[in-house]
Amino acid sequence: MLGIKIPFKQQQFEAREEAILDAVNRLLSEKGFDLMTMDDVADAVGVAKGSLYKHFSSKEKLAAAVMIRLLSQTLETLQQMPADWPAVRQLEEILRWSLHQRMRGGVPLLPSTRGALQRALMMNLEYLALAFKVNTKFHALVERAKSDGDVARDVPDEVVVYTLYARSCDPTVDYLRRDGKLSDDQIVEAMVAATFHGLAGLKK
Amino acid sequence: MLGIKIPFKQQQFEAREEAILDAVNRLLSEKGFDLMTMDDVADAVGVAKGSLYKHFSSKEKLAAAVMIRLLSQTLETLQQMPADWPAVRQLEEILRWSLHQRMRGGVPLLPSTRGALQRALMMNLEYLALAFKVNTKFHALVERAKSDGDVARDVPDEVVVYTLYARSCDPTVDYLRRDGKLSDDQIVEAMVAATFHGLAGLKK
DNA sequence: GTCTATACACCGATAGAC
DNA sequence: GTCTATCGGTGTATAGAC
Repeated sequence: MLGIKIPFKQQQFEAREEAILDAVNRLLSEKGFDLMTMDDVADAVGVAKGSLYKHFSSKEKLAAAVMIRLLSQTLETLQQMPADWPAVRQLEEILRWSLHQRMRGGVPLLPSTRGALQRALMMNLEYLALAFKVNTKFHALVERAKSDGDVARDVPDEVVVYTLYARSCDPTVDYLRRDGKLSDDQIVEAMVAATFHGLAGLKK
Repeated sequence: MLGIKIPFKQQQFEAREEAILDAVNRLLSEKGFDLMTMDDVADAVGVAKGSLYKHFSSKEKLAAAVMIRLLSQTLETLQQMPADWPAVRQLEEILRWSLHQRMRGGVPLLPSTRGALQRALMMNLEYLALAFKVNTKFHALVERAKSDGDVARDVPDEVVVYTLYARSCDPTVDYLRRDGKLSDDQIVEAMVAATFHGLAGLKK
């Protein structure tokens, strides 16, 4: 504590950046990129709109920073997974984790494969590098799960990985929540079960 | 043919409305509601922007008309399903149908449960009535499929129905298409299989 | 009804005082 | 760096001539 000197101004600066990212994260999960305005962000954080641009030079950069933070957390969660767990268990657990994140307003809504944001992300090297790492880790797990016999061999790897990505922003969650018949935990378990064992269930 | 008299002007009018709806359908499936502009629509149809408002009084009305047409087609497809097929077969077939529609650019991207469009749809009686009919039909099929033992009893009915809705606008389709490793038909079959039998497959 | 032209609001980004 | 004020551009919707 005493040996390291961090300027107070810098601490304040970084704390404000975190606050901005938190606000953007929540807004992105509620309204999505297109409907979120810089005025929304400024109001949520409690700073002037102009001040935002001293931290992030564009709306796309701001969203990219949030996506990078989310990918970092995902990678960290993947790496902290107990290595002795079966691969399919690890896949289930990462889906469970991302769905819980979603429930807490922590998963930005992706505007499909089109739009200005996706183009900006594809030109962001930090984002691409992280996405590649996460993707590699996922594919390795799928490979192992298949050789364990826990994931069907006739389902292409890409289908498995993309499906897991897609479940974390599946509108089914919103519909079920609006219904109000199931608790958040029940929704998560239903989604995990449906993803891995299908609507037909295990009985066949 | 001879007994009924339909004014030429009216035919022309209705033909143009169909052309407008086709264009909007395609644009909605490509860009989604928020990113689609009335200029896009006008350009695609080949009429002036102002003329659009003689047919549909707002952008929301325009999108609602497309959604209603899609729901009508869905209901029709449901009703034309061979009654002697097992319920689960009918559910699979309707998912297959809607995914093929999606491939042809026929499924608008819904902006989740929020946004101006959803609010407008919830105040559109024609839309609500159709949605209710489709929903009722779906729930009846799920009930039958469960008593046949083809859908797991411990999966709540709402989860089944919402999941089927969500699959028709699942971003997984976009990702797989961008990859280019699977044909459109293979993507549809992979999605159907994953939805009903899960990533783990049938072997357990 | 279809066109051109425009009103009105909103948004991303910037300028300039402090 | 933070604020207020504003620019430039775009989008929905409308007005008015034909």
